[in-house]
Amino acid sequence: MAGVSQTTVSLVLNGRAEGEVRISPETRDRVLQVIRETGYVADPAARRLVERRNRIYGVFTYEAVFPAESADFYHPFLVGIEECAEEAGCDLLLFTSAKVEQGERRRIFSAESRIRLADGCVLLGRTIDRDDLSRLLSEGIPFVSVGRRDDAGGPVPYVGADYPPAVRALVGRAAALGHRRMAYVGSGQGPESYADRLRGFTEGVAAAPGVEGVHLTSADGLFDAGATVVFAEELADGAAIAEVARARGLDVPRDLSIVALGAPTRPVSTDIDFAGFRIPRREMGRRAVELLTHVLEHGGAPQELLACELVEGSTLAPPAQR
Amino acid sequence: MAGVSQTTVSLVLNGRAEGEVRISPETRDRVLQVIRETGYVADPAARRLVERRNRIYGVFTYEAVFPAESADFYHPFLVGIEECAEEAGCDLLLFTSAKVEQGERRRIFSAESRIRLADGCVLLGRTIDRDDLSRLLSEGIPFVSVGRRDDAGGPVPYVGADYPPAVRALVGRAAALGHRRMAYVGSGQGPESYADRLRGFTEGVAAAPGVEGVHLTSADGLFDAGATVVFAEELADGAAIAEVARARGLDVPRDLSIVALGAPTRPVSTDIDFAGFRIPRREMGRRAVELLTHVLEHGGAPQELLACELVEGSTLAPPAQR
DNA sequence: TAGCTGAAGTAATCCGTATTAGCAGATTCG
DNA sequence: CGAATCTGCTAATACGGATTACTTCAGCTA
Repeated sequence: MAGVSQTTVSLVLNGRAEGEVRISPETRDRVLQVIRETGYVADPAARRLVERRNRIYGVFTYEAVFPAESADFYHPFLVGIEECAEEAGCDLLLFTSAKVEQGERRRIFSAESRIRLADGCVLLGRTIDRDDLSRLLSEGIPFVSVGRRDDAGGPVPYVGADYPPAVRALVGRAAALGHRRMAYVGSGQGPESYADRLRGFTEGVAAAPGVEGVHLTSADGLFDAGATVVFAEELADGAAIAEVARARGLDVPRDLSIVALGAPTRPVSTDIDFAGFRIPRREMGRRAVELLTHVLEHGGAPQELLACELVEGSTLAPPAQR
Repeated sequence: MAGVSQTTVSLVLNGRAEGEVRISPETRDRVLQVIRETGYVADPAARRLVERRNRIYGVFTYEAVFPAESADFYHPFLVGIEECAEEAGCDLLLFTSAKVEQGERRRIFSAESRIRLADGCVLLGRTIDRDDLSRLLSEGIPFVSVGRRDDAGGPVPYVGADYPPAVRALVGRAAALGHRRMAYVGSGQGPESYADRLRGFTEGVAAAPGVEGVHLTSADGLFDAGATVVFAEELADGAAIAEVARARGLDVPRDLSIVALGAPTRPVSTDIDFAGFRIPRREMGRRAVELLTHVLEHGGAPQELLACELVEGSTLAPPAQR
């Protein structure tokens, strides 16, 4: 349509006409005009084949992104990811095709995996398969995880929430209010985020003179433990504990303080305004895309932790007088 | 590694060795063995290049998809779209790069439009630019609109909600309860969905003997119109009317019945359980993807309307006795 | 006028896969 | 015994775009 060769179109399309290669302004404008009229776009697969960038960032989640159950969890991350992708002029590819058998979760590397269609990939999820991670690393696929991940045959690029200092600070607050016996309820293992919270708790207790800490994997023995404040690994745990406490005639926070280490911004089946912290999810999403761009350009495995802002809430108060 | 040509590997990999093309079992096993050992996977980009299909479906919205303001509106559609794309083995491309100047809305055909990256496209939005639609049609870009659209230089493929029968049925219900003077509040034009609702109202009134209908573009003159039931074009309108009615000392539904023709499933700033109908958004999303697949394979411009389920609610009752 | 230079653009090649036509050797047919 | 058929495999090519080496032509120099 512009009366030029495929080569020329390619050169114009990629702005190479300004540098070493010479294309006259007239020709260039003619080509650009036709491109504009037709909305021509280079085929991403072909481009990809020649090993160049697509301006497509993939987003991988093990579960569906949109359904209501997980929506509240993923949503803030996606807002940030979308914002930043928009600024970077990139499109987002949701790997919805990565399904396997009914009932199974998605896998990054299925036989039909199209992860390589994207320039790079943002990984989202509470836990991410270790094998998947190490394979991503060993195959050199650019990616950034949202959420800290332990090494998987090498350092994993991530942007996570910095739980330990936040939890330590909360333990410190509780100590300052006079609490001397504190409980952590939750597994403290599995996802890195749980381990980080427990670690923060342990460190916080160790740093507070005269404070005793106990780790319970479930709320069962909680009320026999004599704790005046409980740190719940998840907001849901906190809600459950509050429920039981009330059933036993205990007042929160007069008789028992509760600190929720989950995501207080999330609307759960409780309207208690828990003390805790805010996970900067939107910022994490944004930063993940920024880091991905960086990885694509310079390589490496950047790791960043973003601070969690403490939330005052109404469930942390001085312990009742004996 | 297996001592065979690339062709043979391809044939074995795709199971073509059983049919027309012949590969000896020994050779085949040898190749499979090497594939197993190396974890070889065909490059999806190259594969797509040959297939001339990327298995990417685009999702275009005029506003950002994820931000909280629009989330409630788009979310159910996206659930359906994602579900169905997953079943179809396709990835979703969100046109996040279609940004223009700050403050402006996205455009399908910007100078930088990347719509052709996708095999086809699902369009989402209350209103869609007529020029965009007719250009999509004239350029033969496969797409399906979520929401009915008037012709734009040709029939537009869509899956919409079937408002007229739903509104007619609601008018019928009101008539059966004894209402004789009914008002429709809303523009009745602009988006096709508004026009369809007003049309349903008009038809419903015409079909109900002894019933008078009046169309008001705003709620201003409502209380002078003498209507005992009001059909609000949007849920928000309904909420506003209820507010004003209460301020005037009117009881809903004793003194005034209100039917909301919007989306009662949406959590708005009201907790009134309006009478109205449920827009089958999730199903619309699903069906849109199914239709898009159909369009890609067979062409055409399928048009479908899905029924809205009536919602009883608590705002429609017999009119007060004079 | 031969020789050189720079500007503008293009033919040829490659990326990794799927597909098709075809080839060499063995077997069967007439 | 030559021709046809079958068997098992591969060379060549297409897909769409990026890159590189090269061609062509005009203008300039000595």
